[in-house]
Amino acid sequence: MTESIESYALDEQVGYLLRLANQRHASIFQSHTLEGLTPTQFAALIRIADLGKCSQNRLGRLAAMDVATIKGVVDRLRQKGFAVVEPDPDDKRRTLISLSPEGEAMVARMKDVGQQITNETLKPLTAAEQRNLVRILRKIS
Amino acid sequence: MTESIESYALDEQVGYLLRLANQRHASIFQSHTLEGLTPTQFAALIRIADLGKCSQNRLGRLAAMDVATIKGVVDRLRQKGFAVVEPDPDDKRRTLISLSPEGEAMVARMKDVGQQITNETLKPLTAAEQRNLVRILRKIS
DNA sequence: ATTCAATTGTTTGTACTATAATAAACAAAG
DNA sequence: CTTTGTTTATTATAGTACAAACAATTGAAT
Repeated sequence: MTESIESYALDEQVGYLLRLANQRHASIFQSHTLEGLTPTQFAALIRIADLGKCSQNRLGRLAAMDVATIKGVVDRLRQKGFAVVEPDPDDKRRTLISLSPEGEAMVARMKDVGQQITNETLKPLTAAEQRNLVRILRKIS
Repeated sequence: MTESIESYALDEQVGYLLRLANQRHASIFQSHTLEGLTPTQFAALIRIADLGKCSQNRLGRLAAMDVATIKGVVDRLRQKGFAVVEPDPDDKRRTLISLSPEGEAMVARMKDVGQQITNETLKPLTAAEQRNLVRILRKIS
């Protein structure tokens, strides 16, 4: 035993496993999603629906995306016709984001799909494990 | 009750929580890592150390990265001087990847750091929850 | 042995997410 | 009013990933 750690079991490290779990979820998401919406775009869309019109930065904070990421996400949502952008008349720094009618419709359709995606992702687990996973993930997020 | 789903709790969806958990882990990783190694690069490095010399594709499969990703990762490991690349004399399609002496040294140093990173990521959890999380993640990965 | 189809390995183009650095607008003292 | 600090948004750059294209190998049927 000369080394401080003989073996490092990559397959049991939480970081590695989180990456794998994310990969699997992303793949399931992609197979169900509408119009190529990504998990991140979907999250942003849901937040805009909940918040109503709000600034880009505020949206990013509440959707857990940094300023550069939320900008790209909003750009793509705008390109797809789901989000509308306008300058804030009261604050020239701000860009106000809101949903277009197509965006509203998309949110309504995607909520069902989102539930399916969650169910399929959790399918290998028992009901107790599903609740446990969500509870534990909330503790480390 | 006119809509099929009144509210969709984004903050309880496993996909969203997995993204947050990953963000937190990545941030912890970055604050401890040596020479800017990313979690993905570290995973690849560990796999090369375990496997010894092997083809790029095989490495990618065993590190859970698709062909394009593993190529980029290997390129960066090579740039940093941790990995060595050579053509396979027996199969002209293949590129053989192995660790440089610097790569070996890095793996040895990073195994300790990796353990610290895992510990810090799991810190908000009880010991039972930590075991549970790893067990459940392995089931959905 | 030879040919041709299927498989395997790698690379390139494109898209998405993220960090760091910068610039512009605002707010709150002094 | 001006200085100082904060908030907002953008740009440059890096990393990860999917899809398509291309190259080399294998194997099965002549």
